[in-house]
Amino acid sequence: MTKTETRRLIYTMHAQVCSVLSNAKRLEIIDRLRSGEKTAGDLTREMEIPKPNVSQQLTILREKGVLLSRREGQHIYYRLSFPKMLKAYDLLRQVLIERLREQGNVAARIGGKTHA
Amino acid sequence: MTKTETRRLIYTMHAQVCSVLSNAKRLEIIDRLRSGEKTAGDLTREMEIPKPNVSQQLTILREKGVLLSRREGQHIYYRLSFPKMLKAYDLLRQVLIERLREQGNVAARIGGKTHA
DNA sequence: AATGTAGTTGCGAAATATCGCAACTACAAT
DNA sequence: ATTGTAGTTGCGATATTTCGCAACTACATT
Repeated sequence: MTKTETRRLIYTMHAQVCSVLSNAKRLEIIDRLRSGEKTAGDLTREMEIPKPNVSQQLTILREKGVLLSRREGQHIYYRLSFPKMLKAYDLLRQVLIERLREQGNVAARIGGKTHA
Repeated sequence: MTKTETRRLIYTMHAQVCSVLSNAKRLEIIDRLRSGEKTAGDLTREMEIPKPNVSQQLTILREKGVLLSRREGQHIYYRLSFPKMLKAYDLLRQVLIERLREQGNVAARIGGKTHA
């Protein structure tokens, strides 16, 4: 493997890590798990989207190491696992807020929760 | 607009911010601009990819507020503008590094169900 | 005006991501 | 074994992203 190929591979893997945060439903799941572990059913009810979709996103989040899961009888509980990922989440939300604020958009105020 | 719609809109915008970092070439451009401003031509030569592609990525990065540009004669110089975006970049790279470190034995985990 | 260099834009094909739906597995209780 | 609840998986249609290429604009020099 050439030096250029290696460099590209690293950036590609880096991009794959970042892409975990580039989906609205995954972001919402991460947000809802801040308060503690939840099951796929809990999230399905809260988010009001089809269960298979929740399950698909949970699978991605677990594979990427963002979530951990533990089974207890019929239920599988998911929880956050990667503090740095959450810090990145919060930083990127701050970027959004700042961008909205710059644009004079009112919606910026809704975005609390970012550990001011 | 309902409460649910607003919530979804915020997460969607948040995801759009994150998606800036989910492309290998954009990440490489960001990295190469740490050392100071550069032109599209500089980046084209360094990265060895077609000039239009570099230009397209630069446009996305500038529109998303990650880069600023300034014209000087024939040349347009690009530079980093958003410190928080760069912090998020670095955090996510650390996540990658930690993940790679954890899996010295990648092959062992592949195919193994978490809840057998 | 003509030429050259720097950079951008538009288009379309290929690759990738999203998500609904049906069918499936896993565990528990009857 | 059957039923019920929790959760996952596979498939396919749609939407989005990526990226090469040709054509274009912008500035400078001759």
